[in-house]
Amino acid sequence: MKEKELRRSLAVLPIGTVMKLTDLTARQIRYYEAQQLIQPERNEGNRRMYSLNDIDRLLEIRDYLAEGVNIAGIKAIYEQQASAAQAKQENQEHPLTDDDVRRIMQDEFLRQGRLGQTRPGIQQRPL
Amino acid sequence: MKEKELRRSLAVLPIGTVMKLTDLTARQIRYYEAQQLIQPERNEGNRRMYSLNDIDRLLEIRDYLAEGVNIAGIKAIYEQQASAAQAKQENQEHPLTDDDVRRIMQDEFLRQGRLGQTRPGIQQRPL
DNA sequence: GACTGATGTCATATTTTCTAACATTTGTTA
DNA sequence: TAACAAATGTTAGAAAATATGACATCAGTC
Repeated sequence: MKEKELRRSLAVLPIGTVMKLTDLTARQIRYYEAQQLIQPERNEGNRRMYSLNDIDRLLEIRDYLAEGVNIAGIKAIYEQQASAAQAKQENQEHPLTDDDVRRIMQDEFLRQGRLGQTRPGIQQRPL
Repeated sequence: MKEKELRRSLAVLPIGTVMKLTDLTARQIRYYEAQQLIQPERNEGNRRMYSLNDIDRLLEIRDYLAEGVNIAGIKAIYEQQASAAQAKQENQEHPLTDDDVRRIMQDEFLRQGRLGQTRPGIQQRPL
């Protein structure tokens, strides 16, 4: 599946194509980028280039918005997914080092200090 | 597999992307089109738009040329493939009518008259 | 009623692509 | 060898697509 993943993440589509495939306006697409929901690449001439994965994500965003989820909410969902995925990967590739543990605990403390509670998306793996 | 075919034939890529994916110049890509080796679509603004199938074909063309096959040869190959595919489809969808038989026989005669022999690609199905 | 989030619209600049013409290169043929 | 054709390069000028930034709108919230 490595090959397919690579293809799906190749930035090959200009914004005009993305508009048609997603039924979003250029304004919307750029706004979602400004809100950090997507990070399209740029070509040598500074034009945004999108991958099939970007298309999927934009369709998702569109659906979330239609459901009434606001952009902050969507962002939170993606951040949660990202941290979960990262945790999974770290877990698979190498067992946690002492440094990892220290860093994770520090992160948790900082988060609690700021928000008053742990968010559901943060993976609380048993150490 | 219908869905995948559709996706692969969607014209979504501008020529700049195609250049990168195929390592061909715009000049070459347009020339092959002029020689009728590919038929990209055009968007509303008259810009050429290519599908993944177009990419595959361009890579094939590149390989044929590298092997020493000239454009006329490549064209012959594709025409042969097209007629074979068409014959197959016609064969599946409806058995040959008398008219089909007459037309096919006439085609064969014409070809022999011009070339002196039947080309290997022409499907000689038993009637 | 003021504010904010999401989007529309417009102006201006830059990049990309188009067509058409002429140039170059290489292999073939009279 | 000169001439020719096939494939590609290069250039010019026009049109289309995209970028950014500003201001406008509109709906929902405090």
